[in-house]
Amino acid sequence: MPGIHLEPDQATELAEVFHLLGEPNRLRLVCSCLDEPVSVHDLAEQLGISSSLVSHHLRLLKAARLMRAEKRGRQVFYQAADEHVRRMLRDMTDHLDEE
Amino acid sequence: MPGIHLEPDQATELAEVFHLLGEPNRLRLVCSCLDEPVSVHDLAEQLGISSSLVSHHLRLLKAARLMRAEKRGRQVFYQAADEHVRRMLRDMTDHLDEE
DNA sequence: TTCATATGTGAACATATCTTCATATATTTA
DNA sequence: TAAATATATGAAGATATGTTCACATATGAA
Repeated sequence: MPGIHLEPDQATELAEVFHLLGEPNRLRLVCSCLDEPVSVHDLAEQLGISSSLVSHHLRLLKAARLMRAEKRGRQVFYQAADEHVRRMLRDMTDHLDEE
Repeated sequence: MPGIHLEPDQATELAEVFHLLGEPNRLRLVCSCLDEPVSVHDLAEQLGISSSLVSHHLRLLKAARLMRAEKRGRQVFYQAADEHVRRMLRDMTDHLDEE
């Protein structure tokens, strides 16, 4: 069972992912879009925060490739970027439940 | 494949874990102590930061039960709190490698 | 076109956070 | 005892961050 040695660059890279998920609103945004695309408006309603704030957070999540956007008419639907992100979050929530 | 619905409280709880691991120095501290206890002094040397800073970060990690401390003489050895934390970080670093 | 709706963006502010420095406490050595 | 080492802690400052507000852009409806 060898230890994990992270080069400073890798630590920074992984820490950036953790950092983005370390804000409750952002975390809930990702979790709300794990299985199906959801519009900005619906996300704002679900979380009970303004569309503007949702948009700000989504921009960061999209820039980090944790989420991706798809435009349909005048709405934009967001979802988790890939199966990788989905597994990652399922692992973490599983760990949370075990405690 | 049902979605993950997080109550606000759960989101905050999980986000706190992510938030703590979202700082590069703290993330490296945890990763350095996954398999064996390491003293504050050695951790500071490994990461190239001051013992004071290490101590500040370890205090947060310990308070969140991500790490635990064991005193031996005038040194204090820290390690990941349990197998749970170890698996969690291994999962995440595995995901990082896959990309 | 005009109006309403959906989303994005920049500025500004309050707050949080990381780091450094000085200092305190505890333990071992001389 | 005194000195040296290891760790912890509080204050202070620079920076980062989350949120709100105002406004811009884009698309569809009337």
